[in-house]
Amino acid sequence: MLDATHTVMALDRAGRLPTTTGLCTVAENARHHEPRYGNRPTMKDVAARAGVGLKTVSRVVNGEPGVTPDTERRVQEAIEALGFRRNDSARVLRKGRTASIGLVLEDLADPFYGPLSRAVEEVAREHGALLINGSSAEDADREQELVLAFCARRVDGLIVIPAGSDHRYLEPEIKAGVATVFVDRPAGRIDADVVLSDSFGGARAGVAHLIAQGHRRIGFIGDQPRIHTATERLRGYRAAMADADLPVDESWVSLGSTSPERVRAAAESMLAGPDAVTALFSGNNRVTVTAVRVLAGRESPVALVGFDDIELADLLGITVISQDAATLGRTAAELLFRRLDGADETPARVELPTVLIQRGSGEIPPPTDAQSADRQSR
Amino acid sequence: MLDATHTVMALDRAGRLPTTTGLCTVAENARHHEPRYGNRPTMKDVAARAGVGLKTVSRVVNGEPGVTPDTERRVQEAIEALGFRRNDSARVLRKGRTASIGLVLEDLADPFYGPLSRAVEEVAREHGALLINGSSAEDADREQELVLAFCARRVDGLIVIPAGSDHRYLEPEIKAGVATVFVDRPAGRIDADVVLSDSFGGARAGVAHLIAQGHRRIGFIGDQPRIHTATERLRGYRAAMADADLPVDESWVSLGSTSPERVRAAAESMLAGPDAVTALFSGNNRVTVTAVRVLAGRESPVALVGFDDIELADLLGITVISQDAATLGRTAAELLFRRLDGADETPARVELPTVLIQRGSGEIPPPTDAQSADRQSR
DNA sequence: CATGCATGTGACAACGTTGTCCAGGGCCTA
DNA sequence: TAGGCCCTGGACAACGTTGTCACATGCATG
Repeated sequence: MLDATHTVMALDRAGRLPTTTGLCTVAENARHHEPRYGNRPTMKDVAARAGVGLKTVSRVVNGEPGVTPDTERRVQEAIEALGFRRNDSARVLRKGRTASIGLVLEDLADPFYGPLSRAVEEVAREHGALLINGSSAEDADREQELVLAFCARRVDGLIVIPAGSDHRYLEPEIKAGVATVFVDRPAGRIDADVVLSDSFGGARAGVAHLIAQGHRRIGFIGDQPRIHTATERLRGYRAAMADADLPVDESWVSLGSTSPERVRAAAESMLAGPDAVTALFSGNNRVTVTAVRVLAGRESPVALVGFDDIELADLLGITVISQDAATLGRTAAELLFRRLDGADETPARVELPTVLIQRGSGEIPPPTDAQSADRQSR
Repeated sequence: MLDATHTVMALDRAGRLPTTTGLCTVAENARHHEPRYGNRPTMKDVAARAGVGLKTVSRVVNGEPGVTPDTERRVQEAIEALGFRRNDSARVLRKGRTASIGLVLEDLADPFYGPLSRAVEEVAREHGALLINGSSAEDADREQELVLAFCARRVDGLIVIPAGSDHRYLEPEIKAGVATVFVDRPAGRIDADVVLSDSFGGARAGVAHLIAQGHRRIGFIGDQPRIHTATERLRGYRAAMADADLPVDESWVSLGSTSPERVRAAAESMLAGPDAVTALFSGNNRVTVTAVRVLAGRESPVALVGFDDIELADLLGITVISQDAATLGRTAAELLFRRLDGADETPARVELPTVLIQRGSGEIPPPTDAQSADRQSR
């Protein structure tokens, strides 16, 4: 049973910009000296119970030397009895390090980011740090809000998958010592560490693969043009086409939202008419999923290569350019902790290779007259 | 360029149990009064620069009333000029609330948990709280370590997908006021809020569906028996079989690791011999993925119903019992914040329904002699 | 003109921890 | 026995913020 007189303390919107005005809950706490943390015991309480000094408790809790076994035992017993747990908030305030890092990504529900976040967490764990997550939902304002909230918590470091294109707001933070690494996309208008996949090279290789199968009319469906990876992959597409001296009809290229509706419309438009494309290159995992659904409903086979691997893509025979989200995350986190450990070189740019995985959909040749006839005869 | 005199401060393993001894980095910080947070300005600095009192700065930063527009402007300018950002560590210490919650789950890289975590984050955001994530890797010790680390940070609340089966270690924390909600599996040996999917009912319905197609020999492959959902789903399987007066041969039931090797071996063993099962029920998304791969390699079709939906399952025609991870997370988070807002009822148990989604694999009938003959003639 | 009151502002203590410094006691050596 | 050392333990300040309270104003009221 809980205490019915419990004072409800509304959580305030923490971590807002210092410029925030208004919206302050009045009389958040009417009583003088409201017991905090539900009246948790402090080191002082432990010290009193054990009959020792405050600092001695601190020494025991932190395993510092200079405490006799007997004293330590008494302190331990008091800790047990009171259910004491060190308040890391106070510790952080005193020590100046929070042993936590912040990760801002687009959407944790996207299967690309789960493994990335997990990899970051794993490295953080190795360094004794906790991970605070935030999803920007591809919204620059929300990204900034999250980043600054993390900074207000005084995270030791930040890993950011940028949604916005201007990160100058981070300059004072970086100057103040917050290590920052960008992942998947470079920072905008500031010079900072970044870990990327080779979007350009991957897309170029994927499209070249389609060309090698004999395709000459290839469609490209990608994410919104303000996203760095989207334009890089498009650049790779154009490079591959140029390498093979193939013209690009602008109706074959479509950048925009990755919503199923938009992608479906784009794909169907490219696949219609006499000049229809015979192959598709999809710019990320979201696009690929919809593209596969569209192609599954068609009579004649259409080749497809997708950027990003997808679960069960092997069973569906989807050829992909695979990038390793976990490696991306691990690399970024390791770079971050190197910075935190004092490596202060000039900003690094790490680019990870991609791999073409052939599973069938990318090896479908363009239809020939003979094949068309064959199909029609069935 | 590396600054050779830079003091490297090793991050210590924060949030360890207070019983931790030894392993203390000596002389972590040799200098007296090492500047902290990279010498960030404080409210005191802002006050000095603006020529006002400390408290006035606090008032401006927090949008409290009682500041003349002129004073506010001077303070704002000083804040801008110094790049001041409120230190929420200190704020937390003073206010006693951290506006953050901790989420301990099994593995963020699992596509089941990504959406769950995102849903929790979204609710937290609505309440102005940040989310700290931790993956237990299905290890009870690691779960406890994470939970206690979160408690040391004084998170306001905890959402836990338990790996362990004894959560009495949480009793002092809960008593001290940390709101706690368990998700996906109930807590062990303590009475606490819990949000579950109807594993029993879902599995029962899925197996009943297979029985309705005419199957009489049905295999069940599930997760490790110490996991609550695994045994609940097995119970549902047995109930459905019993409902139809069908015997269960114990060789048709296999609980254990969800590693592809183990699942593959289990499936192949059930599918071999004269008494082979004609249908499989897979106990979670990991099992289903491997089961689909096994079945894809077989000549004769075998029916399959899986617990949990999977991306692209529609294209592969996989019939599933779907549970909504996001709803699970959202429900748990909302319950948590109701508790934080003072709702102090007895522990709640919420059970969310599951949905059978027919896509083909679950509607495959058992082979008849005629069908077998037909297949062999091809 | 004295009083009351509202309003803006700042001094101060406290939150719980850790770093520094000093004191007392035991033991060894000269 | 005096002097030095090491070992253990505790007093105290500081980290940066916020809640409380008191002090000045200025204005309206008696």
